[in-house]
Amino acid sequence: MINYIPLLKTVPLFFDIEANDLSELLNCLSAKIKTFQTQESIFSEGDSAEFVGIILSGEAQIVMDDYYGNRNIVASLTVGHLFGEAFACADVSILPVSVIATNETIIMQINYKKIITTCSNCCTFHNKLIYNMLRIVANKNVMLNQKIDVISKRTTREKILSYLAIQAKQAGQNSFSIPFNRQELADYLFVDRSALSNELSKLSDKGVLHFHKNTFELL
Amino acid sequence: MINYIPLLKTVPLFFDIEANDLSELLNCLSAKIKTFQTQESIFSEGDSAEFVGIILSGEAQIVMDDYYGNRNIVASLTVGHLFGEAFACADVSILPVSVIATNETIIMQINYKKIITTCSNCCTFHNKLIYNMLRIVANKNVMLNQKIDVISKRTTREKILSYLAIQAKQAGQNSFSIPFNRQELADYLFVDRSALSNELSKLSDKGVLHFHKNTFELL
DNA sequence: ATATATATGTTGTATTTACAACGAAAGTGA
DNA sequence: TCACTTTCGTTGTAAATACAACATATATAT
Repeated sequence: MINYIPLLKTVPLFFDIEANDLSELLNCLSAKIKTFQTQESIFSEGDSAEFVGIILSGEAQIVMDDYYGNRNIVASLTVGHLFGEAFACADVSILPVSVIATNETIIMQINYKKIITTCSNCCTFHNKLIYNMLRIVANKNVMLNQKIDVISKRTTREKILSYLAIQAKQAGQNSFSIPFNRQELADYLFVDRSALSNELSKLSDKGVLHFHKNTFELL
Repeated sequence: MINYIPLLKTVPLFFDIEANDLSELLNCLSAKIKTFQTQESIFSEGDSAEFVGIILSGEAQIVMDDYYGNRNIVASLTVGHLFGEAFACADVSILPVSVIATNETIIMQINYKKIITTCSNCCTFHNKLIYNMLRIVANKNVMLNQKIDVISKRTTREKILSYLAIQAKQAGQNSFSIPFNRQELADYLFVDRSALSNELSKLSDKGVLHFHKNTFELL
């Protein structure tokens, strides 16, 4: 656990909490560390929504499958990312999504009730944790709105350009990499992969953008 | 202000706070009451994201306009609803959306900093407010995920059925009303209104559902 | 009651997409 | 190196959509 303190200090959930206090706090929260192999379920749809997780190493994806078996990538998770917090904080008892490890992945698992229930030892931290959690959930909220803004576009072309424009803005330059391969980008945009490739080719032909693998340049 | 205490007691932001304390708390928060006419902007895109609002009477919509002028209805707001909280709680300084009154509407406006900054008078309430806010933001988060789940469907038919299935589940029965007219439903689902009407007619012909105005019945 | 405005349903067409099938390219492991 | 797998681009076709234009129905005001 101690080994992860430097990483955990960078996690937004523990923002403004000193490294010295963090170790004690983790004990107080009964934080557990678990390891998962590639494709293994960290959380499964239908599980009780009482835990939040933090990626300590590896990668994972939050996915939602519909009736027809189409897998919808809700988000990609990398080191330091928090997941499950929205459902734990909301009036939701059962998880409607799964979290799947895409590599060998180590996570820290915390029971949400431990976060919001003050205790005799370290209750001074709890309010700070709740406040941090609020910022985190609100930021995810904003990101979800942003995603809705992207996928609300009617055509594949508009979705692509809308998504890439946001990525370029976040990168601060016209050349940038995205965290998806073609299939994952297609899933994120809710379009067909081949149609996506097709449209990317057309955009490249028209000189609107250049791309190579997952690196793009808007012109 | 006093007149609205009974209503405010039912607002989730003030959950678990006694009516007696509420009046004092509102003073402490420097809550302001404002009135807007139909189509008037309560918040405008580009405004500073420092306020949260509560609908005291009337109706409003959170809308987002894209480059092409397409207006996207992010949400409909009725009495008791809170708005602006996600942006106020997140690391967002400027509002990316507008809030428009769809009727004569009275709102209560609170500076978010007043909520999270403890004061000498009523700081015992602040932690409770933050905790309530967390639940609210997390619930909105879940709703946004739900909306993404609906609009991620590839065809208008699937979007309609997905949306109506959720509404039926929330209503607890197969017959229910929705808070949208055709155009608003089309905007929510990000499809063409006439295509929506067309598809609804087909579904009705096939005996999948019945509808009259904004009342639907799944068969 | 009548005129007017608003909301909703219908139809045809051009555009766009999903889907399937295939081939090329790049990566992986023996 | 070679076989094998995964990823990506391309093409054709059937299906679905957006859009426009119009018809019908409902609501509202005078």
